[in-house]
Amino acid sequence: MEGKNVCIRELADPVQINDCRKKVAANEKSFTQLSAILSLAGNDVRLKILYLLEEEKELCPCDLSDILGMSIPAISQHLRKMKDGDIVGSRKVGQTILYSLRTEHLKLLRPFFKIINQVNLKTETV
Amino acid sequence: MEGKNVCIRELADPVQINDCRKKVAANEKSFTQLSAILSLAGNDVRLKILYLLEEEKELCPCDLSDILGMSIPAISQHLRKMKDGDIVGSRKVGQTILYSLRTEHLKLLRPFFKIINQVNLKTETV
DNA sequence: TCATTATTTAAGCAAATGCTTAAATAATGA
DNA sequence: TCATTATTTAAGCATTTGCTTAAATAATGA
Repeated sequence: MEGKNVCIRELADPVQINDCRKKVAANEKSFTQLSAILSLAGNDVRLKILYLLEEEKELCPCDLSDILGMSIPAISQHLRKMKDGDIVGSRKVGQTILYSLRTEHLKLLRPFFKIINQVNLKTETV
Repeated sequence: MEGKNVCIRELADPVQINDCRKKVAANEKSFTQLSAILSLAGNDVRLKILYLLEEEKELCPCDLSDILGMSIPAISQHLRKMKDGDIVGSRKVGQTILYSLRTEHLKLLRPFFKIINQVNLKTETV
């Protein structure tokens, strides 16, 4: 951004622009946090994992690997990302580690699962 | 995936696993489509753009560049991605191109804006 | 027609992503 | 104690992402 390539039109409403700047500034943290969660859900594999955890309550990396036909390390790395992002949690039972959805962000995530099931319903009826 | 590194535990419930596989298979397309949209929203800059379009109804790349303090090409490339993903549309007025949210996916996106504004409210009251 | 303005496109590049394979941890049970 | 099982971690690598700068399009108005 070298100040070049900048529009200088008079159509621009400086009040509106300034208003928008303030809105963005006031919500900076929300944008960062929300976009982080959305980018976690914005991956095919992770969205499937989240969906399966919602359906089954708890699953281990091993099960997920079986279900999704992916290597255990690949699954494990996805789970770690989501754990770091606080959208999944885990408990240990023997040598098995059971992952589950954390409740904090369920309000955000649940509509996604609903959408998935709705579309499913649609294709089933056809 | 070389079949190696696979858990062979007896704890696994083969019925459950198979059930899960079916659920995933039945919704394959939904996962792909939904995760694509979420990954678009799962970026700080794009989430801000979406939020601003919701608030202001229409904005041009130039305005967005001003508001977000980013180069015009950077903004333009984000807008193109979202246009390709069908979550924004555009109309031309003279040499200005006005971008806006497409209605199709608003049901999915609106809760995000709500969350942003809620958090904003909270911090304002403090 | 030509300079100006708004936008897009393209090439280049550093950083992030998502897998792979191999090795490291940790719990279990013989 | 030692082999087995479940999981994580780490290194390597190809691909994708998101910016930059420079050049290409396209509309406007003198």
